[in-house]
Amino acid sequence: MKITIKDVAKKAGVSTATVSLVITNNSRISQDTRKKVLKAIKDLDYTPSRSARGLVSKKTGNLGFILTDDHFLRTEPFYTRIFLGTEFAAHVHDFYILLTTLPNTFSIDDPLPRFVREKNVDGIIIAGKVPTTLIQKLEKYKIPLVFIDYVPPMGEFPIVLMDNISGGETATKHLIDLGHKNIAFLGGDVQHPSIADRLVGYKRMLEKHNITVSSKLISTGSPEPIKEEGYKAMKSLLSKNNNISAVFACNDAMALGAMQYLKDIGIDVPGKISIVGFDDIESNIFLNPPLTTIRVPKIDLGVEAVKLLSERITNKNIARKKVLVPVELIIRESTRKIS
Amino acid sequence: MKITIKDVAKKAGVSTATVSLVITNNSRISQDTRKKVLKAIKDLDYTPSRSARGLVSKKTGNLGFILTDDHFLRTEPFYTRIFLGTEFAAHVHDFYILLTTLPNTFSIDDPLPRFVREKNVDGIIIAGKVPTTLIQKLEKYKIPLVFIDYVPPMGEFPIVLMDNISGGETATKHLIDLGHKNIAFLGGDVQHPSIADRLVGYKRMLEKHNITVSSKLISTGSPEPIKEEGYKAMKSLLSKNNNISAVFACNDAMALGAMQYLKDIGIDVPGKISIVGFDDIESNIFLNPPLTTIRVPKIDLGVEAVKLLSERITNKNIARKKVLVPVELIIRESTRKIS
DNA sequence: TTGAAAGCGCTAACAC
DNA sequence: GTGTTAGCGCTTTCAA
Repeated sequence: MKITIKDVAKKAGVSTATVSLVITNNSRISQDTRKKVLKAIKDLDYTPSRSARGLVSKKTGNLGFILTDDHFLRTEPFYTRIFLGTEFAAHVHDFYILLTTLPNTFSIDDPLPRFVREKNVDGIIIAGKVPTTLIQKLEKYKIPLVFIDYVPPMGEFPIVLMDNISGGETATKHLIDLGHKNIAFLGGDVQHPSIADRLVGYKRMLEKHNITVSSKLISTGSPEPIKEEGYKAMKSLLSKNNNISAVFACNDAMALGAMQYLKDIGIDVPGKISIVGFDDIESNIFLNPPLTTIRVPKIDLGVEAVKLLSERITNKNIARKKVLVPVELIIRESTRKIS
Repeated sequence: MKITIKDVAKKAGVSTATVSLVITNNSRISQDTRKKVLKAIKDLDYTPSRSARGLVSKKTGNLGFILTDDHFLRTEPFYTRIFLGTEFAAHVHDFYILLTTLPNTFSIDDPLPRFVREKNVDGIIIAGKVPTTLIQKLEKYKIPLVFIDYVPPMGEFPIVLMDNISGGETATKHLIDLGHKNIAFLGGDVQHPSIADRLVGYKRMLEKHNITVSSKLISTGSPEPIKEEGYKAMKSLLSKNNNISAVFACNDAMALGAMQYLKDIGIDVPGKISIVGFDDIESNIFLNPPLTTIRVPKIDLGVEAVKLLSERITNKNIARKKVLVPVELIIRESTRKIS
């Protein structure tokens, strides 16, 4: 019933070693034997067993994907989209993805993910912020690591990030192009690198257009970039400025909160104030008005990570260490030209 | 560096066979030796290699997940949510999920998914409709199969379905309880078992309340249950009936289309007509008004499938063949009480 | 360019 | 109750 390498060898009239060499594309096989073997493989419909290969070659054909529980479970499917991106790319690169989640409380005494302990992955993708202890433990395993949307505080790892600075620039430029000058920045905690970079982009673009960057127009006090904080921050911003005509929110959630506040106090969007968000969460198009935003290609983040990791695994010495995935301005109805 | 079963055996002063027996929880090991071995395992931080176990035991610890390209890629994350559910449950049952997608055009000559050929999964979950040829080829492999949201035309496989009939009943009952009597059914092709069952539930509940089932109130002509068809169907339904006070749409997409049409011709929802959908797609809450619907717990579908498959794999003779996942009425603002 | 043979780390008969 | 041993199916020196 089950076909093994022996059957192929017998049928092709060669040794199993030769068959193996053909399978692994070794160059020291003559065209003739290669053909013979290939034919036998095809005739018998043979595929080498993963377990057997893995046992001897130390290559499993699997990639691990690690993220924290709360990232996996949160409603907005940001990280699960990234994961889907890796699944997508894995198919192309002939890998399978093993997913695991771990608690935020991971301590140095906790066991590593099972796929690590069982030596069942050739490399690992880590998405979003994870406990530093995890990275420390993982480092000892000498297993290739790639990070997505998180810059680990130590080590020299390949990283896949979205281009936050350029996104901040694009969003701001869009507002400037529409004639806005009094553009507020609605941010969260600037300790978060993404938010800091978006702010950098905002400032750069203003300066480039000789618009004075005013700290009164910049809100960075919110502890978390969530809707409720966007609501509060918009309120506070408006109390300090009476001439804001546009807002660049550091993410869609905060943009949503800001829009809510403006609606509550009767300020029309985009009639009176234009708003740009960042992320392009799924619900944006159902908003009223639909939100203009910077789209983060989550799928691409996952795809790039698999590419990077795949390079690392098959080819030890590669230059690429950091991939910046471009973002894209999506113009909807929350922004408007002014005179 | 790397710890093997030999190291554990040496440290515990027993043979590797004994260690293996302890690992597999074999009962014919004395408490004493078990303890000794367990301690050695812990001290050395040993975990058996997946590949080695797989090679000899024929158990990989992996489950395959198959769905078609278009199901994987479609915007509404129905099947990807199911997949996420299997990932979730896999963690609990100590499995990993290997995902693969395949084209709708799968023919008998196409190769089976790689994880099947490489003998890298212990069982397979198939979500949504797949080509019959696939099932036929898979059957020969004697590998446990579980279907989600699809009843294969042949074979005797365990299946996980949502409870469409009961959902249809619940939706209809909700409208009846609200005082409605002229309730239309907005359906797609009744060849689709889900739609047929929802219609069955609708009819049953009407009959139970002695409301005559009128074919004029039932639309089943739409080829696909999509928004555009909902729009058309609503239009046609209204042209034949002038006293419809409520609509049960066979899914949210069609409900959306219907709402759009009603908005276009100035009929208020729920003021004039109440609407119930089915599925609970993510965008429902952003609708105006938010849609009352029957929620299909996608995650649960995946979870149940893993449970079923896990039972099959570990324990050959089990009774459960069909799991009906309950659905739930989510009341929002598209339905209203009438006098 | 090919083959013989060792062995990857584990499990499962079968002895003892 | 525990140990011995023979592989599982493959890759990889090393010889030829």
